[in-house]
Amino acid sequence: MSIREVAARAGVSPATVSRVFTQPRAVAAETRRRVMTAAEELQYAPHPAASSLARGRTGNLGIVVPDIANSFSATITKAVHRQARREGYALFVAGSDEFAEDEVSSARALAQQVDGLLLLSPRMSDEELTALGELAPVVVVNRRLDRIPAVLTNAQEATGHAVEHLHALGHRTAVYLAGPDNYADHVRSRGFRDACSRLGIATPELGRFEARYTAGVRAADLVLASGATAVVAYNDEIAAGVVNRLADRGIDVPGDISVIGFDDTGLAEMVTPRLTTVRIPATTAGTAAIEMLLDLVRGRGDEVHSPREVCGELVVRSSTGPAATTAVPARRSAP
Amino acid sequence: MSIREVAARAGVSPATVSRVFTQPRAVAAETRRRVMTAAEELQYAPHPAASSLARGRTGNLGIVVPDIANSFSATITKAVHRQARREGYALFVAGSDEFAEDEVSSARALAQQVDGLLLLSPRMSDEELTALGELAPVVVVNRRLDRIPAVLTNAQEATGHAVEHLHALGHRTAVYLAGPDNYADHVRSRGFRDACSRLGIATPELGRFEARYTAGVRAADLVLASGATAVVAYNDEIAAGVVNRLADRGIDVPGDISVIGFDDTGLAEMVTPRLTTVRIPATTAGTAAIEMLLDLVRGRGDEVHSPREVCGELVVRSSTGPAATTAVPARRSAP
DNA sequence: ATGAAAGCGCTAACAC
DNA sequence: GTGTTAGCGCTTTCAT
Repeated sequence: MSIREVAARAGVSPATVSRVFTQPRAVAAETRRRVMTAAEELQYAPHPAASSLARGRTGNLGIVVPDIANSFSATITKAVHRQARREGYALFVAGSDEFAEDEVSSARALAQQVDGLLLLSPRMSDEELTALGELAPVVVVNRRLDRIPAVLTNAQEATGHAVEHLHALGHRTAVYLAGPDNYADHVRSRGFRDACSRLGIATPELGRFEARYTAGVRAADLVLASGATAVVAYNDEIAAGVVNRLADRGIDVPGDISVIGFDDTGLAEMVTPRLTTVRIPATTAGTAAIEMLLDLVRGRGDEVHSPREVCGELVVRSSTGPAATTAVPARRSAP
Repeated sequence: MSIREVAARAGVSPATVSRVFTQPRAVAAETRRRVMTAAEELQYAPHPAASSLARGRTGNLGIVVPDIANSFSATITKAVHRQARREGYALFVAGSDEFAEDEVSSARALAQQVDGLLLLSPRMSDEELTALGELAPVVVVNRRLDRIPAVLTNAQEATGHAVEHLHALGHRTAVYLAGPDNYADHVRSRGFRDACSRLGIATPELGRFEARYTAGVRAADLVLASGATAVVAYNDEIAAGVVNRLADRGIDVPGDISVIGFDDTGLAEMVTPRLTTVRIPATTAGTAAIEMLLDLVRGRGDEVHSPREVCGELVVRSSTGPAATTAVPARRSAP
């Protein structure tokens, strides 16, 4: 009962008021002014639900992430929010806690009330993802699937650099700490194994670990037991846990063991020693994703773009160094 | 054009289909089954916008935080999201980047399309906040204002404990690194000054600093120049920056300078040395806030609850220790 | 440039 | 327990 009141007060029809708010230039300047004045006096603002219903679009976007409190997720969410807001969209956020079932139900629920949906490292099945794609325009980050537009963080090459870095430092046994079973982990794991086999580095693989600090703490002791002199962890949080736990056990990083993380979240610079890590440009990825999504939403969404890749980059800091000439301390007692 | 199709297929009226989805037990079991079957076959789901329009409520909640990527904000957001989802609400998230203007516009935009709005440490003016409160049910975290239901993190006492802790360790000059100009900072600053004056500790105050690691790095050198032997920082991120920068400058923490943070975010345990910090129960605060909001949304929102307080607690770790008997190294060159 | 009118898809009285 | 009916507030042809 509102656009009508404004209309009445301005002495025009509701249609005109509507036009003032949706296509201002279709209204005579003078009329527009009268309407605007009336609207302000009445503190009128268009009712979003009514507008959505009539127009068939909501002006909202949604993003589903594995973990709202995870630094990498949060960085992407922040970038996405910034762009969305700039383009006049509000943003729904949902977290799945790495639980495929919640991910699907959240995504489905959002799909109905957004113009486009962003999925970060989705774990749902291909079928479910495809089905979602029918419900609403969808862009995924870090997942490959035909017909679903994607932004992929390509850490293949950078992971190779990481391994070469370790090799050059004299390491001959390195362990990869696997994270959640997702695209990013696959790429990292594969890049790691490929490079290691190329360079003749032994590669026990440990995990999977949750992508969290506490999991890294736990992982550290397993690493130590493995006898490896170098660790590549799924992400910085795990790497941080490893580094700190090793310190607690009296192991020197990088003196005894070298550690490499992924993402280059803020954390990498905050732990001691500062982490050598493969930087993933999260903000770039988020921005790219939202741009693809908006293209899809606004343009004719017919043309399925090929995946957009953003590349990782090895950042060498202080958690990597020459391999210890003797075995690591934990095994020093051996003959 | 959808509830009608389901109705047709099930051989009932649209109203019955609507009932099946909104008050299932008002429909005969057999009819309900027929409708459900038809709905599934047609992959029908109620249109949220239409439903919102007709019912006058959206099933959505919103939260506006200072910084989406900040660990404390994210933890609260996560708790809020969890509760909201559990209660069947979807959640809008907006970040203001500590910018009052964006905060207001985001909040206003959301207010129209949610059933309730949560504001975390809002910086907008009292007037704007009050106005928002007229637009939609609003609960604030860390802001005091008449007639606006609030959750307050009370760190007054715990801050006192922090200062007593420092005093007991022999510190006689402590500096507070102020953060953003918000409720939490006021409480912390005031608690700090009160306790210091009670105990006869000199209290230069530095800042304000942004609530970020890099600001802490910058702050460290100012701290050093101040000659204080102890630092209480607005939050853990600033404290972490201080600790790391001091280490870079060859200052031992806690040997030369003691550092205390606030929040006990994950970061506190990740830096070296682990931070003594005033734990703020973010998850508790978030959960409490959403519960107040839902009470407001569902109950008769008339009764303005008095603010709910959640209390801080000093967690002593390794970044605090006995005051150096000599002045800090930076001043050691003095006679 | 503006108005009249017909919905968008769903819900909520109110009858039966 | 179910159907009929009248909107929710806005947008958008189609006239004028």
